[in-house]
Amino acid sequence: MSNANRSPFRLDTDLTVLRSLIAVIEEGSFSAAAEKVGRTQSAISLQIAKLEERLDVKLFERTSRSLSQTSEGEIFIGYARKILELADEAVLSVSAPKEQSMLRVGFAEYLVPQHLHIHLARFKRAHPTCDLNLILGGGADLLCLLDAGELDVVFAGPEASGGKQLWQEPLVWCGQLPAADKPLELILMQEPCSYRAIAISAMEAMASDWKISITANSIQAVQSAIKAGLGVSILPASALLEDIPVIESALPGLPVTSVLSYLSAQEENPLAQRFIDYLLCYLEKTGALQTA
Amino acid sequence: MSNANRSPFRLDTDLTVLRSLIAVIEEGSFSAAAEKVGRTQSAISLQIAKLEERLDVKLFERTSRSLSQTSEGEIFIGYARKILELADEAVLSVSAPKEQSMLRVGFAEYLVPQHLHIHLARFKRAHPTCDLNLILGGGADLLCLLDAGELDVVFAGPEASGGKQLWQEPLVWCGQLPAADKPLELILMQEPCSYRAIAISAMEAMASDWKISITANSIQAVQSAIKAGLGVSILPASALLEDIPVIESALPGLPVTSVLSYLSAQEENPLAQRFIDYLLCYLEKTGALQTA
DNA sequence: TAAAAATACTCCATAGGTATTTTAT
DNA sequence: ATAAAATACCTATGGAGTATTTTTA
Repeated sequence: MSNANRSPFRLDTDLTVLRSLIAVIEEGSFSAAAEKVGRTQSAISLQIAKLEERLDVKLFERTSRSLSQTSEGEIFIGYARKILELADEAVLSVSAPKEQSMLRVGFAEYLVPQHLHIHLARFKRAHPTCDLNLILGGGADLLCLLDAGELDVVFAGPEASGGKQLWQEPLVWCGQLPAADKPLELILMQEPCSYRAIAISAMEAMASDWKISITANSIQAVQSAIKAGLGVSILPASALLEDIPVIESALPGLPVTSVLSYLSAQEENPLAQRFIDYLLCYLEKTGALQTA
Repeated sequence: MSNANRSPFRLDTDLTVLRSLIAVIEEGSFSAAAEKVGRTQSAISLQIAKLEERLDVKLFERTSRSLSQTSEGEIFIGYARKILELADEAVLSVSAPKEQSMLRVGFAEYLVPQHLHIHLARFKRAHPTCDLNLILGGGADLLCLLDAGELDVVFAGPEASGGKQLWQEPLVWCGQLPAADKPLELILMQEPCSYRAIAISAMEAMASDWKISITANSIQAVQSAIKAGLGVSILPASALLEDIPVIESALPGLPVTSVLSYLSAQEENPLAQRFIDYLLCYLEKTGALQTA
């Protein structure tokens, strides 16, 4: 009946409403957000309207064609994100094992830019009894360590069999195309590298001239070379940095690549599966990647 | 139908449920919590049961006579508190004025121990465009500053007329009673102090011998003198510290005192009323004090 | 005119209330 | 014996769906 709550500064909404709100931001429209959270457009519309009424403030400036956040919207959404992060971390925490334990994780280098440190920090916070051991490196090296029993789980591209696919993402051409009469100069990781092979076979299917001008031993080295304008390369979408130009056309199409989790065959570390589930859930939520 | 959520680490509960949870902790029983949040006992019981089912973990160890948190309960409740704080701060933030502004607040000294700094920090965070000016001091001094137009709002005891009561709290005797044949030694704040007058008239109504042995100029000085065992004093309940002994009987009953807000008569600072509303709402939530 | 949000209206799931039973002290 | 939590059962609120209208680029 009365809009006036007894406590003007007390919010009593459902967390699903906050999730819808985030979805609206990330998808850019009510309809798309509805799709994402598994509701109808009218449900989202009502949720947001009710929230705006409760807060007595418009969160979005919207017409039927454009959607943008108001300044209050931006503020509130910041809080909503933090609230949901806490809520999810809370769930993680209460189901955390209490015994002292150790988890040794290997990440293929190009996964690092994905704000991985945030996920790790959160996982660690929710698992105070768990010591984390993080190894970065090339996929092949990491898989060797896994085989040697020195890692519990490895996240990497499709370098070997036995992995469980976590998500897919496109490979893209990026960098600086050469002048018309010059050969295409490739910047690639050193062997063994699955993307290297993909790049080479794509080149071989192409008419024009090309050569490998730089072979680097780390993804950072590749990225710097690209940024320096020294040639073109292929990167998974998530390894693109701000100032790396994407080459939209003029080069052969590339397959979709995927990120997989590889578990140790010998020892069963229950935390490993837990970490996988957690990451999967969280990455899915960011909407940055489509899940398999 | 299925208990298994699609996302194992995603919590989709209503914030009211978290408020009930906190109430259960603070009140120590489901029934009392129900009273506090304005629901029935069975509603609380169901809310908690559902939450426990969702988390797949017991939050309370409970029989019909005793209630205690499990270790998981303690963890989860920590998150619940943080979530609610964020939610309430979010509401505060979106309604915050955007213009640059200044709020000058005076607090009577004995209010300081009440974790006031936390409320101030939060209010400041939610009002980035607002500069806070905080003055501590005796109630009478602060009210002078208010009259002089140098403060926008003062929080103090019933020192003057024109205040709006925010909450009440009991006055209590505390300190060290003297040996049977010695006079009672009073530790009091210097004039003007409303509690000083109350103490003296209480003494006058009593048969036994007494004297004022210490007059201090700050609440900290009074507290130290009490802790040093130098005599007895009266304090509002919220100014009691850990190691100050309360004197339960043997001394005259004391009236209830109250904390009031005093607004500047000259200038209307809209932030002042807002700050009052905010504090009121938040202090109410802690359950530490009963509201007027 | 087309794509998206708002609205109208209906329905049903479920949160909450009442009444009762169970449990532990 | 009593105080509190759990349970059973019922009711009603309000959230979500379907269908439609409105809006604006």
